[in-house]
Amino acid sequence: MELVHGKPCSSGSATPPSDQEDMDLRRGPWTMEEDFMLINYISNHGEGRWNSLARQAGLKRTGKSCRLRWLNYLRPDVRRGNITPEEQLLILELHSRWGNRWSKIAQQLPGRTDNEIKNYWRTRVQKHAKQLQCDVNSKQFKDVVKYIWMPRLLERIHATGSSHNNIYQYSSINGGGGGGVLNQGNINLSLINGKEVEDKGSVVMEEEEEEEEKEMVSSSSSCLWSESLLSPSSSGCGNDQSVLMDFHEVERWWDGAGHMISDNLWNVGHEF
DNA sequence: AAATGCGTCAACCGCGATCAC
DNA sequence: CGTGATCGCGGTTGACGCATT
Repeated sequence: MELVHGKPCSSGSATPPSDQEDMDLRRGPWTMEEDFMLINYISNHGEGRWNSLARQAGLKRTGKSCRLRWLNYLRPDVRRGNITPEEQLLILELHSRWGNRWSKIAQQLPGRTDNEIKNYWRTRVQKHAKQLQCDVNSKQFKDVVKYIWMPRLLERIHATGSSHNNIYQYSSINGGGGGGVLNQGNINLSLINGKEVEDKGSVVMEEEEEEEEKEMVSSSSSCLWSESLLSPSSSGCGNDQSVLMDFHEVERWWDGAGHMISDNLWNVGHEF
């Protein structure tokens, strides 16, 4: 499909193209030939300076379009395929902390792009929120994610015995931080992604991020899972009582909402 | 077989941040 | 310091394929 639009393409280019260039600018899906041209150029000259890159590579695309194509599709380290349960879990957790900071979340999932994660969130997670007839940002939905979906994902990850890939590792921990959801045992998912991993469940963050974290979470602890997932109480780890009370609240609501949920909706991990 | 609905995801857009001169 | 160029992010759109009617 040739999509050569006559209208101005404002994206990215602060230097207005001439009328002739403007007419020639392509939009829409990339062809194999264009992909090849872009890969070839970048392998020889490197990336960056996207507008001039687009011109010099002979591509009738905006620099912005080239950048997007490279980052989201052509880069050699782009991971493709289904989002694994480990990745789902990480996305849910990180989104609960950072909100729609897709690029920041993507940084924690090697090979995944912000676009992919954003699409995943919109198509899968928001769909389920819709089925539950609640807003994706509502406390109800967040609680369901926290106390039902994430534990189930953890269960499934634990049950399969090993990670689908070597990006994440998880381990069972005894005691320490976190009261454990439903007393089903404490599973700690630790980030690898080039960062250090600790046995006790804390993600060791880079200094800069740690500072930011201190601002975001009133607690000075960086114990990610024990604080924000396993224990709903921000006052500390291991408050079993508050875990159970919170869970039962969710459970009651859940029972009430059961009629609107299809049987297979909660086949978490297979199709979230 | 055709029409319609729906989910997915690549690509686009606007805008604020950052960089370079 | 001001200004234009470029980058990067998040929101949105639309094409495509599959399922259902």
